[in-house]
Amino acid sequence: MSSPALVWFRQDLRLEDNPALHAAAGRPVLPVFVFDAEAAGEWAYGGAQRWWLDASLRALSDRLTRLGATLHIARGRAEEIVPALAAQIGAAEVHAGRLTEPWARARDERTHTLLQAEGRRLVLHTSALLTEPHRVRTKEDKPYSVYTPFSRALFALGEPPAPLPAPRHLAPVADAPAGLDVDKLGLLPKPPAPPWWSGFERVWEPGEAGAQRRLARFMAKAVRGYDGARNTPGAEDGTSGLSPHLRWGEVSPRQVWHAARAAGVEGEATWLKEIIWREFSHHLLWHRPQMPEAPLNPQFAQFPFEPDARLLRAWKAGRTGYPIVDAGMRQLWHTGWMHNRVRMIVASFLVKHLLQPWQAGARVFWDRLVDADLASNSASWQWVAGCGADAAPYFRVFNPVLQGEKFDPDGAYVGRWLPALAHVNPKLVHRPWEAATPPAGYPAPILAHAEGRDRALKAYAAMRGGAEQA
DNA sequence: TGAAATGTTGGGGCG
DNA sequence: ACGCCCCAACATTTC
Repeated sequence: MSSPALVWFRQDLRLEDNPALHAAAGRPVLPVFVFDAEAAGEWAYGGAQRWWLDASLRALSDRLTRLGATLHIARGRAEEIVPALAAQIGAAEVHAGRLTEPWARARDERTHTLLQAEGRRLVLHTSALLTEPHRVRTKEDKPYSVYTPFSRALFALGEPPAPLPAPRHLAPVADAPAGLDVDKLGLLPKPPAPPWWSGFERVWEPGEAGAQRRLARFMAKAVRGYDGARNTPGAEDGTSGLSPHLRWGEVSPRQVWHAARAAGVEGEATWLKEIIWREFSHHLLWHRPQMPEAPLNPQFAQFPFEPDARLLRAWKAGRTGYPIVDAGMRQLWHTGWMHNRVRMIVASFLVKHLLQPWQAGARVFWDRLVDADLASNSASWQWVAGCGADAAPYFRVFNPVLQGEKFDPDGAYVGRWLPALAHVNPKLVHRPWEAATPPAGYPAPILAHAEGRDRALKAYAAMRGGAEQA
């Protein structure tokens, strides 16, 4: 019998197209998951992520059991636990998918060093991305900082490899050490009654089977009209709903790429562009590890934000008085997810109208999104704030009323999340303060749009003036 | 993956 | 018939 292998699951919670698992299969396998909140520091799992992880680990554990192996679950410092387990079972290799988070890269290096000291090694596979961030370079051998040439370079690499099949059987490690039960991880805090995540399970089915069902449903019908429908938050099935499944690696970008190719319809190209935005974000995080904290455009370090706990609280609670903003924040709270068009609108409102630092918004999303991913979240907030790579020009200030009227013309979206507006005349639902009798129970605008826009543009001008003098 | 201000054009009402 | 004004529709510029 060949020597056993340890497969370290981190953010690739699937059996299909899992290169780490594929490499280890054929030998006795110990699958391991370590809940390591310490290594991530302030970017440890947010609340909604913990809800998802709890359910996804149960699904993964079930699938592995059916194939013959038992998922070993542990809690603590992974860089110590993983090498210790490898030593205990006599594994020469630890296989895992490569991660792009700066803290995870540092931890992988330390883990590899510890393993090496005992003649073992950590083998990292291309698993969560179509290609490794360091494999795509400009002609001048530099990382990309603009989306379009990056996507061209990615296409120039040709079709990604076909997905790998799941192992049909896994040989367990003899005398495998027992791990914890998922319940013992205590991923979900003691619930308030009713818990804030009580609506999540009506919307989501974490785990690989749920991911496959979503993908199949999207390919069967929605991808066809994706080009137009993706911007209509009030419609069901306008988007794929795959973001949390991709974030947790319950489905791989290679799988969705090939599924879209097979569909061969109009919306396919638009949707693949979104997948490539995800790749681009990881590319940026890999090459600019400070991205979660600091603006990529250094000029924006001088931006005169005006941190204000009251304004931030109103935005978080969905009480700004702008229906499209408030509905988005309610959808986020109740489902752990927000439509992408609405994410742009609420982010623009926080950063520009309310002059709150984008980092504050990114933290809120981090805690509340089930699909929160450090690369995509940081890159997208910087994009909206105008300080990111290939970012929207700062002066592109969304008008929350016009955006609402354009993308939610009948008010279906805002009515669903804001009961107070459910029966307001669609002509006025995005500007309820103009109604003869404004709806009871809905706040007046926290500030006038024109005033907020003006102030944002002045702040931008002040930053640029200050930078020129410097 | 904007919005608002400003500029231009052309049709129609009207004296 | 003509000039004038109004203004919608579109284009351009600016933030």
